Amino acid sequence: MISTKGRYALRLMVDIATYSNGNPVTLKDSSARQNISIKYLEQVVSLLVRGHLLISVRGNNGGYILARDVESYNTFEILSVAEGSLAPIACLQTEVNLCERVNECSTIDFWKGYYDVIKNYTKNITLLDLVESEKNKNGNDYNI
Amino acid sequence: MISTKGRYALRLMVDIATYSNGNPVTLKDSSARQNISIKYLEQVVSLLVRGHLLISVRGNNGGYILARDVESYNTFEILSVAEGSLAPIACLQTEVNLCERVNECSTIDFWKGYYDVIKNYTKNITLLDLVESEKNKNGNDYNI
DNA sequence: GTTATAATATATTAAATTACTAGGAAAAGA
DNA sequence: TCTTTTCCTAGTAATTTAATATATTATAAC
Repeated sequence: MISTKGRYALRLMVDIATYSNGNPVTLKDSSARQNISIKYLEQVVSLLVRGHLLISVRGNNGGYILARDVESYNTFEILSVAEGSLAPIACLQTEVNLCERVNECSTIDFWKGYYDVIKNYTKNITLLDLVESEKNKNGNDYNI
Repeated sequence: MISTKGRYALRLMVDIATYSNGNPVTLKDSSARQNISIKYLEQVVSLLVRGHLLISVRGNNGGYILARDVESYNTFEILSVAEGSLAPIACLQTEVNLCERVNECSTIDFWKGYYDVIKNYTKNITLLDLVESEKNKNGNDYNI
């Protein structure tokens, strides 16, 4: 199961991408729109800043802006940064498999394939795709 | 992340399918082969029995046997029974989405697709596939 | 320069989950 | 009856989750 960190991170990225227009978006605004407490969002957003997905602007009129173009983000990197990893089992979290049972493990290939379909799916869906989806749900009234 | 319940359940099913030959397989034997404590395996196996994936035989010479043919099990049902659900978010655990935000949720379609690729992958891999993989790793010496 | 705003950092916490272990009861064949 | 094996319930230490609380730092606007 994906935790609130991953789910909120995704919604926050969509929110910032949707309501930014180049200006910093405050957590106060995102918090109100997304119905998530500011204090908890602060923790989620700090993961995204440390992961270089967002840039923070301190002080008055500050907030957060995307570090890159909307279409360059895929959902794999956003969820990986927020969750730590999307790997289904611990053995697959590192590039090299450090498990000592790896050579006798009959299920490791199954789990690799499992991770592969998740990677393939999430890497092919961009933040832009989610923003489009958000706009459709809102009936574009966010933009008027 | 898949918990030990799911991982152990998969290994136990493979173990029983591999070493049964129609006779009940004891947890004592599976425990020794898989390096998992009997006491913990008891809890995992009870999920599989209640989920009708295994049949238990009590008393002396007892143990566990598959409830159906090896090739009829897919990894989706085994993991779902052991883990409770493979859904990435709570909203997708029930057939009907009970979330009150579902109509304004911009990420629900993303998560549905996420669950779909997992379902599609796991439903197409059978217990027989894993048993074959187990046999290959062992070099068939289990069978001599 | 003061003030308001907003990010940053650290600490705390209640509740739930995870991964076990422990002890005994019930069934059934030898 | 004895041994083996499943079945059931309870307990527990450690970790994680999903927050809240408090204080500090940076900066734009007045």
